[in-house]
Parts: sequence; structure tokens; C-alpha cells
Amino acid sequence: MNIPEGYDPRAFEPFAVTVDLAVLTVRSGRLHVLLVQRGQEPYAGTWALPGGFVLPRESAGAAARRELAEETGLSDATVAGLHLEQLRTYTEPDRDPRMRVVSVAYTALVPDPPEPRGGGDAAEARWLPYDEVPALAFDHDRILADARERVGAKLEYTCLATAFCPPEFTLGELRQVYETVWGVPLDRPNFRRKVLTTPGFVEAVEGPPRRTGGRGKPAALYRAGEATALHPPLLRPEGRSA
Amino acid sequence: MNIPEGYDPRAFEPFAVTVDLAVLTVRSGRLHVLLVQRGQEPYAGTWALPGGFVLPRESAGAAARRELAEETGLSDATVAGLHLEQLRTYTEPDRDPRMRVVSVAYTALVPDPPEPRGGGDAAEARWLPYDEVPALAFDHDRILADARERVGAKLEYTCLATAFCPPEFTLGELRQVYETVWGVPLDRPNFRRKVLTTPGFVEAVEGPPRRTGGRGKPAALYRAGEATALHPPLLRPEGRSA
DNA sequence: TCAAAAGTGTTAGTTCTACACCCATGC
DNA sequence: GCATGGGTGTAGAACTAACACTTTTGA
Repeated sequence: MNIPEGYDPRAFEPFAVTVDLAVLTVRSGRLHVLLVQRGQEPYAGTWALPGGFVLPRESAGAAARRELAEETGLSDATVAGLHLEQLRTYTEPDRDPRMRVVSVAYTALVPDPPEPRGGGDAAEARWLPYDEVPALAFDHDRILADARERVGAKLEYTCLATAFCPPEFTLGELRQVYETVWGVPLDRPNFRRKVLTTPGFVEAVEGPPRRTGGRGKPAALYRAGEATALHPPLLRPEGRSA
Repeated sequence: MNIPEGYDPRAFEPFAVTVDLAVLTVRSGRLHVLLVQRGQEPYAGTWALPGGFVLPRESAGAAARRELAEETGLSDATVAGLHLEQLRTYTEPDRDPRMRVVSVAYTALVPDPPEPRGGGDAAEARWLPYDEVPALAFDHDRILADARERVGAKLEYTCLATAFCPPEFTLGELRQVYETVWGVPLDRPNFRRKVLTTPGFVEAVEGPPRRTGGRGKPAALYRAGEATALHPPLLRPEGRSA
């Protein structure tokens, strides 16, 4: 590394490091995003991804989980079980007009859409349907688009979809995750076979098949399995991106 | 965001932001990594990934490309054409004993292995076979392992393999990239068919088939195509990771 | 003439896709 | 009953894996 001799941390204009969260969920067949309304300049009144500064003795992952708990109002135990994954880091020098801010973005997948409490600190927090999201503050449009693209791609070759589901779920719910994120309908019988023949994707919950939902035959319940990758993958039709 | 009112950038102990590079190439059937020997504490004398500080008005991607040019000694034009991709950001508070350093790691894929010039600034730079890499400084073992895993996975569903090849290459060279990174032999006829039937993966170079790598029938030359994704993917046998 | 690597062909097995069809439940 | 969603079956298409065979070069 090019370490200047006797490098003094305070010699440079310092960088601030933040985390930004793209918190996604599937609610009633639509992809939703958790957004907060900014309370102060810059971009006061504009919607933005939740996030905040990384504390001096904290990793970015820990900061992300802390912010996630604050913004959703969920218990620490619940938040500990959520899927949280580093997405990408955004470093353009002028992405924040105030100062040099490097942001480590995370994608969080949330099973059920609990109405967020407004967050301890600041303005309103709300779930918005993905395709009704207005222009966001900073480069958050870009971050959100990247998150959506990444999630869509990872559904193909990982077991990620179960992270959108509650601990016990039906195959219909799982299929709806795919259909919602990809925006295409899938063949029910084929989806079922594919999931059940992939070892470790899901495991059946013992006991009588209970139901979930209104009409129709009661569906069997499943839990997420041990597997993390999908071999072979579950490809979206036509290889289309959305 | 939790922005403290009247936030003063210098109120916190500042973060330093660096880039670290996992520069990979395939040389004579083995995966190689570009490493530098550290000239100063901490970890003086230990091998490490090349990298350096992000300058105040520079994006991390620009810093990565600048460092890559410095360490390999290649021309700016050449470096501009190399595949450089953000891998992940490493933020553990104690990853550098001197101070709080957040590192944005990049993966670079280099076609031909030009011997690195020692780098303008510091110690020796050298290509080492991946499986002879000793313990590295900081958390660079982890970064390197992550890079290798990511590259192996991306070979399956992207056209990334061409980034390891010179501008014009034979299918045998392309196949060797896969075999080397995955560590498994592939069936030549099937590989050929797969590549040629994937639209936009490679395009034939006009003119008489040239390039005799020594023995054997001369092979036709190809260029990288327009496509970036592979649908359907080229799965490694057994879904194994290495 | 032999070894090595390119390139073509073929076949059996598997997986995927697109349906048809029956089942259990709420209204 | 009937609409709705769960679950099973199946025939054809598409794809994959394995391997036999020919071609063209260097030694």
C-alpha cells in the first residue's frame, strides 16, 4: 500500500462512513421498500433510504443491523434473524454535498410487512410500492435499483427467496416471491417440483396441512432448509431482467 | 439518516478509506495473484494485496484503477480496458492496528501475465500461484478467498471468462480459464458447442484460422461478444465450489 | 509415424415446459 | 354449485453428458 511515512489520520479531510439500507418486502403481490422522509437539509422533505453513520468502534454490518432495528421498530431478536447482506459501496466524491461520505449499502429482506414505527429519531418511515417510489435523496435511486437487480438475480441461483417468507410458509407464498420480484407468472406445478427436488431448499413441517389465505385447498407448510445455493438454478423465463 | 445536528466531520475519529485489489490471472494453467511485499509496519515483510488510500477527490473505482496501473506498470490505456469490479467492503474496526480503515476491495482480471515492475513506490510486486499464497497481511486472506469464490461463481452465469483472455483468443484458451478457476476438466466438444450457441458470448474473427499454440491443429480465433450474461448458465460439474 | 489439440457427430439420459386433471375449501 | 388455489401426472421439446471419430499440426 502507498502509506505515506508517518501518515497522520487527520492530515486529510476525513471521510465519513455511513450505511444505507434497501429494505425490501413482498406485500400483497407487490414489492415494497422501506423509506424515510428526511427531516433536514440537504434534501429535507425528500424520501430516502434509511441509514446512518457507522460509529467509531462498529463494523458496517453492525451499523446496518442497528439502523434496521431502529427504523423498523422490531425487536433485536427479530432483526437478528433477518437477511441482511452487503450490496455495494458508493464512493462518488460529490454524492453528499456537505462532505465526503462513503456509503456501504445493504440489502435487507423482511418477511412480513410490519408497519414501521416512525423511527426513534427522525421523520416518517413508510413502506412504498417499488414502482411508486419517487425520486430519492442523494444517489439512493441508484442504490435501490442495484438492490432490486441483485435480489432478482440471486433468486435464480440461491435460496434467498425464503428470506422474504415467515418461518413457516406455503409453496404458494414462496412462488409469489418469485413472481413478484421477477414480474412474471410461473407455472405452479413446475415450480413446486423444482423446489421440492432441490435438496435443502425447503423442508416439510410435520403435522396436518394447515391453511394460509382465504379460499382454496389448505396448503402444506415448509421451513427454509439448510441449503444456500441452488444447483441447478431456477432460471427466470426468457432471461429477462424485469 | 441519523445526522447529528450541526454534524462536524472532525468531531469523530476519522475513517481512512483504502482500496485493496485482488488481481487475478491465468498463467500456464494455474490461477495467479498479484502480491506486493510490504515495506513498513505493520506487517513489514509480509505479502499483501496491492492497494492504497483513496484520495480526497477520487472515487474508490478511480483509486483502484490508479493503483492497478501503478502496481502492474501497464499503460493507462491498457489498464482502462481491464476488467475491474467492486468485490466487497471490509469494515471490521480492528482490521488495521493503526487506525480505523475501511477498505473497498476490487477484483481485477488480467489477460496476459506481464511481469510487474516493482511498483513506483514500495517493495517487490510478484505473481504467485493461488495455492502457494502464504498468510497475508491484515484480512487480505479473506479478501482473496472472497474474490476467488466470486469469480468462480460468476463464470457460471456471466461472460466474465473472456476478461482473462487477450483481445483475440481460441476456444481452448477460454476453456482453460474455466478449468483453471474451477479446478475441473471440461469436455471439449460440449464446451465448444455451449459457447458457440450462446448468442453474444464470442464472435468469430475473420480470416484464416491461425494460432498454433505449439502442437496440434491450429485453432480459430474469437473475440469477446456483446453479451454480458449467460442464459442459460454454464454450470460447473457437481455444483462444487473448488 | 506419433502425440496433441481442434473440430464434428451421435446417442442416451435428464431436465424443462406446457398442459390436463383431480382435490379441498370458502362463499 | 362454483371459484380459487393446492397437488399429481404426463408427453414432447430442449438440453446435457459421454464418448467415438476425423483433421491438422509439430516433432
